[in-house]
Amino acid sequence: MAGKRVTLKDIAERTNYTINTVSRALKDKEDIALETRKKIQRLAKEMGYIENSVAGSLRSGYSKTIAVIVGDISNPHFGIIVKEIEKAARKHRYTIIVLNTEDREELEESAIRTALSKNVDGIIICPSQRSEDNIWFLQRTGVPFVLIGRRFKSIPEFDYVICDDEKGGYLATKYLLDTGHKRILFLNGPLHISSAEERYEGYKKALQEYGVPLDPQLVREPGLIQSETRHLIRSLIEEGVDFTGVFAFNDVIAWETIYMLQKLGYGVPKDYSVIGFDNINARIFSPSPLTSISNSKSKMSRRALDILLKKINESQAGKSGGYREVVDTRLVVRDSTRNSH
Amino acid sequence: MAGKRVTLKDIAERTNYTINTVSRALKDKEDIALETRKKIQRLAKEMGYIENSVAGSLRSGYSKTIAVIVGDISNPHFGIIVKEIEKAARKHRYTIIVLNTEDREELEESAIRTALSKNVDGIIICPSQRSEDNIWFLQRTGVPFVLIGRRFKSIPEFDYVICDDEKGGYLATKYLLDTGHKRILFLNGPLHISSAEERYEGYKKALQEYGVPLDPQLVREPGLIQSETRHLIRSLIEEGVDFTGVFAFNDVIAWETIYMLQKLGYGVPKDYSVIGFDNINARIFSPSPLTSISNSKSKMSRRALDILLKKINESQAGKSGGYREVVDTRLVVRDSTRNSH
DNA sequence: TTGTAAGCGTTATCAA
DNA sequence: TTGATAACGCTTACAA
Repeated sequence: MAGKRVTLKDIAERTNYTINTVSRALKDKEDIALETRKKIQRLAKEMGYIENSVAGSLRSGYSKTIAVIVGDISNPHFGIIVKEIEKAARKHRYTIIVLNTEDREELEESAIRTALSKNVDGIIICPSQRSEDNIWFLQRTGVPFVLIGRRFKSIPEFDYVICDDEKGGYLATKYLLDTGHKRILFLNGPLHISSAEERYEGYKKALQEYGVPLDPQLVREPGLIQSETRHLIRSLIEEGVDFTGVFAFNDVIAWETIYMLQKLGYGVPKDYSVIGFDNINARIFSPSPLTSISNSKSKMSRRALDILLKKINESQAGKSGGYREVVDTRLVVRDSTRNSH
Repeated sequence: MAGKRVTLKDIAERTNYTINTVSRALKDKEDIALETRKKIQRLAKEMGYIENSVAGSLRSGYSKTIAVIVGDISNPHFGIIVKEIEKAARKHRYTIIVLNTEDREELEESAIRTALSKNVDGIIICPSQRSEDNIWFLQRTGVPFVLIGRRFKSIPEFDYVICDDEKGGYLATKYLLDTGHKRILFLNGPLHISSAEERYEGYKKALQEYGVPLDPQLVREPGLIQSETRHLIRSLIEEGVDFTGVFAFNDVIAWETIYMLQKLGYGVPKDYSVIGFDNINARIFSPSPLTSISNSKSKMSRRALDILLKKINESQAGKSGGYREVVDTRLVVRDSTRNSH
């Protein structure tokens, strides 16, 4: 099949220019005569030339590629983020590599190594936060990166773009309290994740403001990748744990909660009010629309990319860093909650 | 920040071995003394060596990378497929690059070019099918590829893995007919996509079997990327178009349909029965579970990858091709349909 | 078991 | 405006 791939050399031989001239003509450089450029470009097209950017990047030192490293690409939240980053990157003629970590530390490390070994110009990563090690490692390499969605609050070296998780947690809890719920089950993500920890802060703050005591029994962590939400809800109900409101770490967990509550014969919002996080219904119009906390994924994605590109350019010059961005969150009320006053 | 990146040369200098020996030691080749290997590997780790696979692939001719090109990564269907391909690829120590086409022909072409320019060893692509050109172009390059989810039935050169779309369309329609629906709205994808066309065949076949005349008014194409499902449903209802069953091209469209029907005051499945396609509820347990056609995404993904790897290996040898795989579909009944007899 | 030499396809640099 | 040469970091082939 397929003859060997056409290279600059082939074009050079056919045109009697040098490889160098051909290279610059194809890059449309001004210092090559317009006519020469046209001629070479035409022939290149005719011969089916495809740039070998691998070879180019070996020489030039940059690849016009960035890596996007997330926990679970099949979670619509990350799906949307990846799509938005890709779209924004394309405008700047960057390509993205997507790597999945399943929020596992070893896979995260190997994802970072893979990205680096492919000479990416920068990395946008939603860190597993099982430890700081992988990110310190990344930091030491000097390759520009930006955290997205999670941060290390105490480490100023790690630039990030997150949403206002504490406010989100606060707004969700406050809304449930305002609508008459006192026993609010919080199905949180694992606490080593900053977003989980900060949403928890918001949860506690709201409870405190309303003088509702914190019941540790109502704070649970069903897991993000392999969710045990359904089992958890079932056993909570069977054990007769008392709650009427649910605040879930993300919409997927909220959906599962509603799914199981309905399966057990309860109505949402009739018997339980449920709030999610991520506002996926803004993109996917599903039945039984979910009350949720909206974090602008397109804004987060675009900001993360902008910052990354800035860091990439600055790092050629000299210093960089100090980017800390918190995108606003707000409550979007839909049909999974109701006023029980 | 960051000192310059460590290369084989640096390690060679520190150990007084040659670059070549270091290279082979790090690849753990048997022809290097075990002791030497250990010593070099230890030092490499100590010095923070990260392989430059770009340089390696330039020389070796393969990159251990495959490209996955899809229309919309934020659609959970593709999110799941990408995740499954990534997982399977990782086992074979392959990395994936993900590229979005938005089902647009120009973006598809540039996605293919980007993939090729990065020297991927192979491509798994869900073609936009706006024309055959891009795939013929890909074919001519000689780079191994496999279509996933869509096929060109009349072009035997293009290997594919799809699900049994016709059967899926047939099963969905038959089920609606069996449960008493005669007026079945088919919200299809655009007909230039093989899956849409073949599901339509199934739809027609079932109608025919049951002696129900085909009403063109009931066959619509709300669009896949920018879905106009909600507007469409609203206007159909307002125009008083008569139907009681809906078969949607995918679950996202089905969800939107139910969303809008409910918004207009109708019940699902009380007033309308709705069937989707993709069976996303097998992964995401959402409230109001959707009756859907199941196509095993993990099986499709794994088969596509297996075939691709086979083609990659065979293409080094000589011939390859002739892979045509149809994964079975089946009906999964949930709560969005009911027997109206 | 290790070393030497060449080369992958580009781009950078400097000379003409 | 174009050409000659070297170099990017690695792997291959072969020699020692």
